[in-house]
Amino acid sequence: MAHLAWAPPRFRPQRGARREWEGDVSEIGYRFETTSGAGDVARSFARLEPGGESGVNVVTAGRLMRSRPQGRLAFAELRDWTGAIQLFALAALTPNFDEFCHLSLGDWIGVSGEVVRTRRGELSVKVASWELLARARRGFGDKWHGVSDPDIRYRQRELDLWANEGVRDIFLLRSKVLASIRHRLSAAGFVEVETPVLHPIPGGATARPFVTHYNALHTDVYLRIATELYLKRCVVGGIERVFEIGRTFRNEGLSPRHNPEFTMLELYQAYGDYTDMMLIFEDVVGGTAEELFGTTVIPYQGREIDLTPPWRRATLVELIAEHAGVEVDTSMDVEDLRHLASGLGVPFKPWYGPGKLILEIYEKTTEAELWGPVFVCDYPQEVSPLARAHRSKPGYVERFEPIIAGRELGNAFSELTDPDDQRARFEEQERERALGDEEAMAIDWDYLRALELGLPPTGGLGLGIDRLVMLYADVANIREVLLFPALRPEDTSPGPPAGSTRSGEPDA
RNA sequence: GGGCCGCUAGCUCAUCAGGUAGAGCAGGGGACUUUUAAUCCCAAGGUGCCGGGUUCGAGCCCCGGGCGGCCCA
Repeated sequence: MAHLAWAPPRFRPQRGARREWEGDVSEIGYRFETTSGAGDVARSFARLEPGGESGVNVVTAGRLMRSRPQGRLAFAELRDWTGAIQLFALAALTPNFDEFCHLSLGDWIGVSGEVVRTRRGELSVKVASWELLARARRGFGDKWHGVSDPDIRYRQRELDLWANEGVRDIFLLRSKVLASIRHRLSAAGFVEVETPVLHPIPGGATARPFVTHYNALHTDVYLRIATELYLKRCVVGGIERVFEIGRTFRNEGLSPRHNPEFTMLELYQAYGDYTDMMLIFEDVVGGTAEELFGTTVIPYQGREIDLTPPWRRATLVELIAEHAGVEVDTSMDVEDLRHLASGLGVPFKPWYGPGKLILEIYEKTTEAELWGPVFVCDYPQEVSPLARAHRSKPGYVERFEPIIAGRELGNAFSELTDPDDQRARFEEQERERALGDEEAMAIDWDYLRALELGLPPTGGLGLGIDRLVMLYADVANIREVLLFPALRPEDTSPGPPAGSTRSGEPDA
């Protein structure tokens, strides 16, 4: 249901109205100092026996997520980022006991009291004092089912984070994944940099960009579709091992696997080639799994993925032969390849050359079948305008994509370093653009000028962080790993949030 | 972009050959001295996503639109 976020103009103040706090809102303090997190308390007193009193006083805070007032006693659950702890209040001990019993689920409070364990064995803070830190004027969904409507979950993630078990764990995991990758790369001598998000020419990938306008320069600029070209310019500049973890934007549709803005790691290593990039994938993906889960074998959607290095290496044409049962090669006649594609039910556009046809055949027949992990190596040169020609296979480049669970996790190659060759590739792209390929690249003269200054042999890779987190978190939808995924606007004339009306609102 | 499905109280869900909507939880009032989705009593809460149409009568049938989900491109 889509319309609860913005209830007015027909908002009825009585609906869902809650008891107002007896005191004045101005009584809510400006800060509250705690001694422990709620979950930390629960963990550090795990050994206290039922009915036991620890003699230790703690101060903690969080949201009241359950409440069981029971006459002259009351039990409640206080939750914060670290976990949850039961609160145990007594009319005889707890000040403002009636008000405590009338707190609503979701209210923020700070409490202090002794850590005890109740007769029934629940570790608790016996509330000796407490104060209201914020009122929750809106509900938190069903106590048992939470909020399951994906529309509400994604639009009001702040609610989802409280109402649904496991959601915050995914984002905690995401944070740990990023930290692990950073320290791994740092340990290997890589320097993290930040390159421009606004590009005069969108480059480094084949994708349609978002366009925006730079008022001061009276010119349109593009949100980056890759960080690649700037990062290689960093290598030209002598930052021999460089990486960036950054948001990238591609102007394409939404799907369970695509969000228009996503996070990508790109990395470049001077003096290396694509085989070095394979080692980095194995280290980053396998090593991070080992660090987070203590194992390189992880479950995914009911199956297992074994991330233990080394991963299988196979060429694109080998895998097509395995899965589609056809032999293809970039030296084949276009007509023959079109025939093969048609026979396999693979659609194609008239401007596709042999390389693009082979790639399409691979993507439609083979990629989804690869559980992996497997490095799919040696792509047709035609579809890889930034990769260096294969040292021994004409028509191919030294490029691979690591495939896990039927999806590409990234992309890597021995970088094209020769400015003349690069210029020729760009010009080829321009021809394809003229033929109707809206994703084809434009010539980037700044980049060519950089190459003329000299780029040593370099290996580079890109890795989709969102997809990696999806693997680790065992979720199938990219929205589960994005705090605020892209959604269509739900209302063209938004009113104020319900309940946000000011002092005049008769709320009880 | 195409196909299928969904949208009913704040949340999770019911209801029916088309006859004017109901429960649990949350929220309000009350009872209760060791609870664990506490329990019990009372009262309140609805533009049935939006807009048209058919009909004596539409939440339900038809058309258009919106948002979401899944699949395909």
